[in-house]
Amino acid sequence: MALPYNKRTHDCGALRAADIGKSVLLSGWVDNFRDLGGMVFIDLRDRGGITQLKFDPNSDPAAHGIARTLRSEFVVCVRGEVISRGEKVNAKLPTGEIEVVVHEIELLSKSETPPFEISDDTETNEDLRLKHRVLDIRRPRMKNALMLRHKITRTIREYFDRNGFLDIETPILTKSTPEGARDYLVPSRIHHGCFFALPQSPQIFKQLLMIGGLDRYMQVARCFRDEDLRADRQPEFTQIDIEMAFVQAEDVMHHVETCIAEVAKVSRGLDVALPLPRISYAEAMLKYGKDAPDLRYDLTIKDVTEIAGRVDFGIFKDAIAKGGVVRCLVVPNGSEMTRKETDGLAEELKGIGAGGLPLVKVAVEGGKVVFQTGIAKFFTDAALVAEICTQIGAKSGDLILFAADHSDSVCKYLGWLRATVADRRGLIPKDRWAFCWVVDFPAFGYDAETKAVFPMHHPFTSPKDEDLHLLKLGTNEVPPKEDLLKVRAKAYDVVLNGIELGGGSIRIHRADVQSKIFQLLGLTPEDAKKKFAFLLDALRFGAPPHGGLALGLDRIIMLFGGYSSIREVIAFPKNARASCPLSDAPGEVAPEQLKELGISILK
RNA sequence: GGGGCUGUAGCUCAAUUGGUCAGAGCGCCGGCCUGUCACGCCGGAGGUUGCGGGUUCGAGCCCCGUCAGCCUCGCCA
Repeated sequence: MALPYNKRTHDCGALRAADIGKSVLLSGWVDNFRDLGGMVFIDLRDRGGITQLKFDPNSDPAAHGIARTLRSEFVVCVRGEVISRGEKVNAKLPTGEIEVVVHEIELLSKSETPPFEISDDTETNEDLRLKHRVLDIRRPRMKNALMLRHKITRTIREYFDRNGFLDIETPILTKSTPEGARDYLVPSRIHHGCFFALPQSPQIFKQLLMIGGLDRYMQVARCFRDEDLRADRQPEFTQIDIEMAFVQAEDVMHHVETCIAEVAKVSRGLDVALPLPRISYAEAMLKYGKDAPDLRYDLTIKDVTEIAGRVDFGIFKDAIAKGGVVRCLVVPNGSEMTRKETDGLAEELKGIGAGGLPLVKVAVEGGKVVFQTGIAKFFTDAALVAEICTQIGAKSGDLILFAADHSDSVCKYLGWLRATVADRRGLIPKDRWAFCWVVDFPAFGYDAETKAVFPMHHPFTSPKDEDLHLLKLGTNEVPPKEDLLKVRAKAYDVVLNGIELGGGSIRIHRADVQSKIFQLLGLTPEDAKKKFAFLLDALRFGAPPHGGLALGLDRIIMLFGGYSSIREVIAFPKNARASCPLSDAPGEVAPEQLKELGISILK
């Protein structure tokens, strides 16, 4: 009865009415079985889909006898004939017009009862799914995610291949660079006390490839960062890493957006209008409170610092006195939100650092616009109320949410409120795909704690030409902090629906600019040499102007696949505590291994 | 490190104010059933309510601690 399971004629999603009459050999898993006492029906599943098998006790008693003993997830191989279902079509299945009447069956493998059903219908606890990822991957949803991943990755590879990019691998065992995220370290057996670092990104290597004259590079690159996780952050993730020589920002952006549009078409049938809209970092922060604005809905933040200064309300006055700002969000018809809802928002807002949530409801009394509830009592001047409403476009029935603090905090609070309120009040059109580029990032940020200037992107990011004068090139002077914070970078992020898909920059290729930047960042030439020696060496030998970008592949697949977490599009992801429930990694190692590496563990 | 949510049968969940509240659906096991496709019908097994302590006459429910999972702030080239 042994069947040649290696000679499958079709997969389980392939057969159609046109195949009626064919003799076929199928293999797969028992998805569902219906034993009617005489006739037995089995849904056979493999990667391609599901085909109904029919076992008839009269014509094929031996096969029927075996079929009766089958259970969920048993693995079988069958040989049979494709027949029409006649009137009994199952419209839910692509193969619903046919079934296979089985003449021979071989049980290849039994299965224990699975800990959860292999089905999309019930949402199983994710921890359990990750422990039994093998079974989880059999579910259509997961299977589709990984098939989508393949399709998108292939589309991207083909795009860049077609456009002259070379796919080049870079080292996984590399050297720790001091900037940025925590490194995952790998101890060296041969050099005790020394460590490799897994790359946070192939940043420096791709620059070296450009300086090496390879002109255009791309890689599907695994990146590693030992930081806390999120729904869209894993300790190891995949970037589409690209770099180009002799280009301006627009050239990089053109290729990236064209590629993304192709992915959108292939994965969702979307026609994305190009070029994508550009929005400055300053505008994004002001209007949306985020450097990755969600442009699917309007609901923009309004600055009311000037007018709020005329209100006798301590929170506003204090914030302004300290150089802060007052901004607000007008929630259309937000007056219908209950006290419980707004109190809830306030509580959650406190959880991210805010002192509270000043708010008012807009109403009309006696023909005049008035504020009610919340901090309404501080708005005693009817003319002022009218002026505010005109300025921010608030009308009766709206809810106004305020934030007063330093600009950074206000952006954080109102950005969070904007996204949260939009989501809870159903203001986000689910079928909209809002792409944009965020450009004109500041080159530097300022850390109040360390009182130090730091690079917003990385220290090799080129400032915009028109802002170069602020750097006092060719002198030893350090420009005032205020000037440095005005310098904009040739950096750009591509954003979809409020999630950063990727970012990049044009790199510095002028030695004088690079050394000035290091100086401004507080790095002596010796420091810089120590930290970035191999890049600086390379820059000495003729570096072409170059730049690139890295796209978060996992996020792209998550968004185009409609998943809520990148764990859903990664075959074997880590959980929120950065461990793998399947393999139980990370794990302890034998003392001998440690000894060989010259490592002892602190207790 | 901070904030929040969750933890009850193999899975998904329910259990009014602390008082027959140890329950349902699915799954599983056994039986019946020849056109099902979430097959149907009959019967059955299965739970230390994450764990530890406390309050109480009485705790799934309240309190404290702890563990685990998820979300989030910080952090994240």
